[in-house]
Amino acid sequence: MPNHSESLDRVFQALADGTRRDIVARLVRGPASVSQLAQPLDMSLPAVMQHLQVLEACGLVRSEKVGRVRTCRIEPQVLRTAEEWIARQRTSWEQRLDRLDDLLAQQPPEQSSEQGSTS
Amino acid sequence: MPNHSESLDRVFQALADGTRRDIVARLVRGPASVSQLAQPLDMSLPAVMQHLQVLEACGLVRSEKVGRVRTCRIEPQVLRTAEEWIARQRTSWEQRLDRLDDLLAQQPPEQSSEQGSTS
DNA sequence: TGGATACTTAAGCAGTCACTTGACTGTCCG
DNA sequence: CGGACAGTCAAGTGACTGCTTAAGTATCCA
Repeated sequence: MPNHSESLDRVFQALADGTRRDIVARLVRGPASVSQLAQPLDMSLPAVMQHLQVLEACGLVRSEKVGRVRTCRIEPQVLRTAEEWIARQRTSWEQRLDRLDDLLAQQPPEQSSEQGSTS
Repeated sequence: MPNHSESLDRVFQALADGTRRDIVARLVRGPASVSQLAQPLDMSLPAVMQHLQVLEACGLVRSEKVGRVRTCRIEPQVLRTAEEWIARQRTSWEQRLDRLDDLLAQQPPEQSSEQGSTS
């Protein structure tokens, strides 16, 4: 059970900021330079750079410098790993509900005594 | 573009911690008391309580106290909103790729001049 | 060459986070 | 009653965040 994953920590942490989600949402529709990314954002350039560093550190964004322009693009696999962790939890919960429904359908006369330990 | 959503901030922030992901993963397979949740975790009870407060504050977990026992359970809708934000970005990216493929297939002889502004 | 352009680095700062310990409040049960 | 149990409150601490300003460094172009 690798819930203590440095990598998931970093991805969710990166997504936990509206500015960084803005940047991701922008890059999803095509690559952009640092100043193109900064333009709609209400903060200094260095601040934007720091957000980009967070996004690059977790692998959500890759960038490449040509001449004096750094061009950034998203790296959707990492987005997917985060999505998959959530999906795994959700489906796990749905499966549990299904099993519970089955049990209740089969054994009508019984006092509700749930509580964990489905291990 | 509601990327600046307090609520998404809080959910992703909550998921950005391995201990809290452990708790979610545990609750996904059934409700549990605070001390049941704390038992496998290598930290003080108050620390676990604080993690639970974060999870409750963002709506990922709901809890109810009966007698001296507080029972916690997950609230999967919130999990879903986070999943959906990511999915939206990913599918948006995939659609862009498809459009790009179509263009390249139709116009073979052309210099690559991408760069944003698909607005 | 020399001035814009496009980042980059560094330092600093207020605020938040993830814990801790210690003291306390209720509840259950013998 | 009285002690164990389950949880809670409060204060403190060291590390990390998200920003800022000021001062660079590299291109590019007229």
